[in-house]
Amino acid sequence: MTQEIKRKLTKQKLIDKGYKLINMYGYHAVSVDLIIKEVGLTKGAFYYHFENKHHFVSQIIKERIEKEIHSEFIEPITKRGNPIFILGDLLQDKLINDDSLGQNLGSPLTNMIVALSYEHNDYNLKGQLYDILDQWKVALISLMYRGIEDGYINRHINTEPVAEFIINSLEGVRTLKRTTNNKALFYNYMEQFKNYLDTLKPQKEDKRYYLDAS
Amino acid sequence: MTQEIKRKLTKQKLIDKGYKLINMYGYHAVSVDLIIKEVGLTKGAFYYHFENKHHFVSQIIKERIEKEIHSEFIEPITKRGNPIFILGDLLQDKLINDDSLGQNLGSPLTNMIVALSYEHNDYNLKGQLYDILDQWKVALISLMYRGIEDGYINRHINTEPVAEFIINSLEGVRTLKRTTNNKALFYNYMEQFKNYLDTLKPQKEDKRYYLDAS
DNA sequence: CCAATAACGTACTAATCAGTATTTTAGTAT
DNA sequence: ATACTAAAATACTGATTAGTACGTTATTGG
Repeated sequence: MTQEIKRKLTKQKLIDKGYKLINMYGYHAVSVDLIIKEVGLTKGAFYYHFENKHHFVSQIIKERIEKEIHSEFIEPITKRGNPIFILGDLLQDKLINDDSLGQNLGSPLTNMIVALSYEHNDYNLKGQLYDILDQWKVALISLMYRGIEDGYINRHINTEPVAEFIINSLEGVRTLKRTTNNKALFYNYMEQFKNYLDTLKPQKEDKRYYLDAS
Repeated sequence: MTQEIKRKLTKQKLIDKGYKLINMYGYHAVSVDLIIKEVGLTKGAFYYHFENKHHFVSQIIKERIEKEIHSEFIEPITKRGNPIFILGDLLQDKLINDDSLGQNLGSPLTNMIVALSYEHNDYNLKGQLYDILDQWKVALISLMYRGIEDGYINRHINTEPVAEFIINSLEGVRTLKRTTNNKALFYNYMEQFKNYLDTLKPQKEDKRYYLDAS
């Protein structure tokens, strides 16, 4: 039992450190030697837990990036309510209120996509990343449908383009944040993002089916 | 004179091939050896024209990426007219009508930002990339101001956040296009992008200063 | 035509890379 | 305690990396 805990701890330490370094400097710029040096382990440990470097980054995507997208961007929108408020509050929380490190490191998902989407490997890394995007998209589409049902969202919107647009713009601003540490980029984004969300509201003619038109 | 032409041609061949390879696979994944092999030259040629690899990519940014942004996204919006139509037509042209190669390679600018923004070097690569974004932003802001003057754009918009949002969303969708060759991503983006642009139109109350309210 | 030099080609280096073979240590089960 | 095995350390390999030193060729100005 002690052994199993220590094993998982070692593996997790490698994944965590690898994730940090690769997210900052990129997959090809971070060597296995650097990772094990930073963790204080050796090649033996690394290649005991992972078949090779591609398998390692595949695990990083699965254990860190996919779970982060789920906990930070999918789980919080898997509920009922006004999607315009839910999304506005969520991004406010992630971009403005969160002062943790990594605000200038872009989006880990996009970082991986740029580094790995044309990489030859045995682990379908590109497919892994695509699937994460797809799950995110599905969650947003579901949110929109619930919003339509509850009268918060215009019945005539195309949910898929809307979902994609939200993801595109968010991944875009996070990525371009890498060039500057000016937080105004996020503030300005929030302002326009909310303007965009307002385009999803029901038209006045539709709205009166649910609420009184102002 | 003949010598000067050949020299510039050689340098240009290295830059062009390097740009293609680096844009596809990334800066760290593309070696100098690969580039010279693809061009059919040698180390002597490469290091005659460039001090080192960082200087090389610095030249690529200056000679190719910056000029591409100017010719493709800045010059076309440096004119009078309705910004909503100008931008809509421009993106329609770049994302939908253009069937040239490289639609799945993302945005060269973003690709470089992801690969180089945390790279230690003597050429201020990060600053170079930031400046390109800034020039683009300035051009969009100018477009908006002209649009306001001519009554096409709401006087109360904040031009900087609008300009940034346009860049963010466009760079985002181009980057995520790397995960799929489904052109619908661009179609869907166009749809929502136009919806967003419509939020910039004058309010009815403002509009009547210039045109009759419908 | 002839030095001078520009524009490369060739051959190398030291460092680093991913990955492997083997040994050593630590923990487990009986 | 001992046999067994899991987990990690050590020491290595061949390939690749960016970069250099120097030789060769081609072009230029005089």
